[in-house]
Amino acid sequence: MTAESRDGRVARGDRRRALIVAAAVRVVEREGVAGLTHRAVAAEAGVSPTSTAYHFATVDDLMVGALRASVEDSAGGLLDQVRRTATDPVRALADYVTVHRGRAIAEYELYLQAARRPALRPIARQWLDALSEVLRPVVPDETARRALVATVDGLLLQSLLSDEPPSEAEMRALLGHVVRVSGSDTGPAAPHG
Amino acid sequence: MTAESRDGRVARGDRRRALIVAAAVRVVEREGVAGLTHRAVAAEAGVSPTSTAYHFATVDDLMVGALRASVEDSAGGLLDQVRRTATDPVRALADYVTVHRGRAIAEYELYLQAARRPALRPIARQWLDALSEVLRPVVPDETARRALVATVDGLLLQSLLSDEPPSEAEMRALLGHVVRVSGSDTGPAAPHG
DNA sequence: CATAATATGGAACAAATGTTCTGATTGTTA
DNA sequence: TAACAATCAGAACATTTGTTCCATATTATG
Repeated sequence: MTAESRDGRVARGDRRRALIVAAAVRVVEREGVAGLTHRAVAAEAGVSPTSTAYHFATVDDLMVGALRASVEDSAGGLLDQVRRTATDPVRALADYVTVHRGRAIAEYELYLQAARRPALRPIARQWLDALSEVLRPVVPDETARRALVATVDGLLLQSLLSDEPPSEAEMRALLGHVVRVSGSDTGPAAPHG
Repeated sequence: MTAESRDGRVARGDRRRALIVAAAVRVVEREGVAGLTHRAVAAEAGVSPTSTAYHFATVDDLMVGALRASVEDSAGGLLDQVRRTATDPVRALADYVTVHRGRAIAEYELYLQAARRPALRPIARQWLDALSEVLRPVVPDETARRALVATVDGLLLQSLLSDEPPSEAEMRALLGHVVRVSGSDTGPAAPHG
């Protein structure tokens, strides 16, 4: 859609929108969702509040844009990494919350807003689906994987609610445990952990 | 501490504090954390904003009080129910998010604020510990239980992020799965699923 | 009763916010 | 060039918020 610029004006608008969304994510990363205001985003993007209001009429719209960009970016990146480089999904997830902790917190804060804002729910579901896809290689069974997704979601959540996040080793250990027992329930156990 | 009232004035103050905290929880239940303001709580409690500001100097303090009350109430109630009436913990948890959905959402919203407010983290941990206690009967192994707690936390979270929460049956099915496989990993498998 | 401490209400203030109005600027099309 | 649409900036407005100040009421203590 935004790839070809039929109109130079809308092309510039598209660039602005992207600029604003990226700034919005950074604002959330720095100040939390409570700090996500037209003015803060405008300042972060080096743009006037009128411009953010023009492209995102309400603050809620701004939030939708930020969450969508975050999910597409992170979930997409995760999927790519696992698929293309054949990385262990568990390790990729553990990395996700440890090395990119700041962004992970921001994304999860946005993600959680879906509890009150129905507009965000489809995107939240998108995240869960992507997570499920990432984990498919290690747990093929549908029910087991749904449970595992919940576990991962819970661990990610808890890692944001603790003074110090669980170490990558701890994370891998817990996830590994679930994968092992869950996998062994749905078919022949994997030869070795 | 607040049981005996050495001083009639502080006794009245204690009652007020309790009144305010209860009102704060109701406000979060109705409007979300974003609506948790001195004025809203004061109005809900039938009290002047000065009074709420007197007992809870900042809005953050108000949040701490609300979360603490919620956790003590819910986690305590859950523990009591399981211990005293020997209810199946899994069923008790499934009930918790289905029949008391409104309150559960409010509590989780407060709970999630710990991501940005360190003052809330000890209370968040208290919730996790209580959850672990509730689940001890079904999963005695430490590591397995820690993983299960994450699963429960994830499921509760997801149930708040969906347009329609998972049915109690679905919830029980998923949790049951994890308990089964997790339990069978730590000792002799249960005779039958 | 007098004095002090605690608790409370009413009013008020500065700061921040969402949003809109008014034009100006940039790009398109005829 | 002229007419038009999309995009933007500056200023402004009403609203809401946290918090404080001042006076008053309630309770305790001497």
